[in-house]
Amino acid sequence: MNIDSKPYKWQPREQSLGYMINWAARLFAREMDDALRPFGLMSGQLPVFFALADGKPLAQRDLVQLAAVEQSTMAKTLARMERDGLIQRTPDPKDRRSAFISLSPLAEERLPDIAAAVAAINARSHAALAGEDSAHLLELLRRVINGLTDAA
Amino acid sequence: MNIDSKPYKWQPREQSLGYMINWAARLFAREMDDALRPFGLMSGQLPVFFALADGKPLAQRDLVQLAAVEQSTMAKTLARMERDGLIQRTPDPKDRRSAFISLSPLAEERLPDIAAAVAAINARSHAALAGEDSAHLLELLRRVINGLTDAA
DNA sequence: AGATCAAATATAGCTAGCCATGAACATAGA
DNA sequence: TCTATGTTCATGGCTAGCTATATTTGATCT
Repeated sequence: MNIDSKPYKWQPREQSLGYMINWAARLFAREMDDALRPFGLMSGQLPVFFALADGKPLAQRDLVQLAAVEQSTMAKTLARMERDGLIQRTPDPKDRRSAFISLSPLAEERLPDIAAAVAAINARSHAALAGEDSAHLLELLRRVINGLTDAA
Repeated sequence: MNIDSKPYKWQPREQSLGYMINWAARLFAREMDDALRPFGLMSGQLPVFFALADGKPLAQRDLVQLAAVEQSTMAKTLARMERDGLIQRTPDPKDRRSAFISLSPLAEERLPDIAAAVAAINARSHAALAGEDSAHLLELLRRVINGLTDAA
């Protein structure tokens, strides 16, 4: 037994999954923000672009699902994107609570550059990994995510 | 060549490293916040606990290093922790700009419970992975982080 | 000593998350 | 029909990040 000076030994932070994942996420977000700033958008808006890039309008509720964020988070993200002229809302005639959301012409114009910037960062991060490790990392993350979402 | 309907094909989100890492990080933070709320702290404060748990006071600058966040982020985190009575500052006699930061008695009292809560969540996330996959995941994250920090 | 540069912290202002609550509308049941 | 319940979105208030800038103090160089 060790009853001396250090009462609680935490794992060193490099061995804490939570710490490392948080760190990686912040680095990613920062890279994305840097790369996307010239085009007037930020990392939190990417899932919306992902979802609307094919031209099919979606309701806010669908975007919530796809981005896996809370409804209120998406509401604010969309408000900012609308403020910045990146999306448009057209009322749903069948349900007056809801609206169809689509990319604005401005946003569509910028899509190629945005896609290129995102691809570049993904490439950079994959470069740090050996080829098949990329797939492995994704698989491990998927398992962690499942573990954390299932057991509510 | 494919020149039809869908102008830009993004990767499906489950294959985007940025998306998956961000998602996992949010799930982790949420778990931590839920588990720590009863003890009056939140996930962003954990690195500070990590760093101060052994009783040695540190300067804010050291905590910035250890948590790998920006100075302003740490400043605000510490302000909240001080507001909530979790840390104390004692002025550095050698440098009047700086102060030594240490856990308050209240915080030290809560350390065992906090350590247990954090360990429980780590255990849960590791459970979703086969034994050595845990180490592998950490190693892959380390590589991604290096890749993103090196190439500024 | 005085001026200049560097270091430590604070502050302002923004995005992105979260939770909790409210408002408007839709739907189902009595 | 009307009432109750559920859905969709908005809003307020919080933490955690970031950038950029200011403030104070230390360190250095003439």
